[in-house]
Amino acid sequence: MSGATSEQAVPIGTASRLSGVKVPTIRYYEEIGLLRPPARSEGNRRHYAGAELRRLAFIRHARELGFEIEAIRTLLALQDDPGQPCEAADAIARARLTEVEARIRSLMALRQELEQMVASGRHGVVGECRVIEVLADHGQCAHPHHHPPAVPGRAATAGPPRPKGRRPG
Amino acid sequence: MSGATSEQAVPIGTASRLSGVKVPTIRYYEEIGLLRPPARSEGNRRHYAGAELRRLAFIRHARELGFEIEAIRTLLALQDDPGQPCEAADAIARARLTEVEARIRSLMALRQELEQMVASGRHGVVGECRVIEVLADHGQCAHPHHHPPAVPGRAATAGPPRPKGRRPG
DNA sequence: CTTGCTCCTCCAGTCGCTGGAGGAATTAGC
DNA sequence: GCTAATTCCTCCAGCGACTGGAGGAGCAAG
Ligand SMILES: [Zn+2]
Ligand SMILES: [Zn+2]
Ligand SMILES: [Zn+2]
Ligand SMILES: [Zn+2]
Repeated sequence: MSGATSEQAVPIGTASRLSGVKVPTIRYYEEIGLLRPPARSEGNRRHYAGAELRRLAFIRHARELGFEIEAIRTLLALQDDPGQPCEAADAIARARLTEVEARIRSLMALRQELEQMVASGRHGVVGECRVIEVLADHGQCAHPHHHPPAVPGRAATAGPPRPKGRRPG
Repeated sequence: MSGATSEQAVPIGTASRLSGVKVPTIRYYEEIGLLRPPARSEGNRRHYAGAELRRLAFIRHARELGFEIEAIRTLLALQDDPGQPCEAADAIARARLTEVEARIRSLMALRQELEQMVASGRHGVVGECRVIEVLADHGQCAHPHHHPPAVPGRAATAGPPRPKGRRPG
């Protein structure tokens, strides 16, 4: 038996090396239904061939660009159905771009604050340390990297919007 | 009794509004030992006065600048001991600055890729969508936002370094 | 005295993995 | 053929930094 007709199928370790996705992560993607369960060998080992390897590379690439798992799920579903209009895919990418832009702006403000903390030459004792000083008093910050934390007397209606989960890259 | 000698102590909800830190988060900070357990009222409610409120504002500010909990723990310990040299505090801030700079560079590369995906005018059908196309093939990316995912033939020795946990702001 | 708010504790869930335990199967070398 | 090393399997707990719900107690106003 076993005529080796298809593109050669590789075990999970090789798929991991080829894609740059760790072995447990590949299994995790299968578990959450992002990757279809691949064929198994006699000894119950997963074997990945062309299509699945391409899917895995797609996922990896999308993750590197910071797309969430749910977004990738949608993108993969779209990819499987090439006749559909691609509005949804474009919207996902545009939304990600908007997020990235916002994040960059935010980080640039942070960078400036941090630079001013560390760049002010002389430090020596904690009691006179600019780092500690600024952290203790946001008033010393040049830019409002956040809306001020409701100084005594008034109360903000809502907490600051904080993103969930981590983002690669 | 109760001559109201100290700065007026407030319950947790007010502390939350004053600091911008959510109530469960304040309790969480206490649980992990970042905030000292405050005095309690007769009815077992937490009451926060000046020192603790200042500590809370410090934590909030540091979190907004993206310092990790462990770093904040160190910074708070330093703050409590103003005679010590502030090298440790400065090092923490410089390390954070370096991280932020790296992150900005990385996000700017991502931004460029995403811009090229979405900006190429005409999309219509998934089969011809540039978003899907680029995701399926990193070779179409202008810049190597990562070292290439080991194209068939060679294997990378280590997976890509990915940061853990989330970062605000 | 009832209504409605705040507070309490405990605990499970979020996101996207990561890694260990304990065992089976395959491969390499002799 | 036999052993040793490696790879694979499943299951499950843990990470960081919260977030929020359940179920109940306290407390101030109408
Ligand atoms: Zn200093
Ligand atoms: Zn600030
Ligand atoms: Zn498109
Ligand atoms: Zn790419």
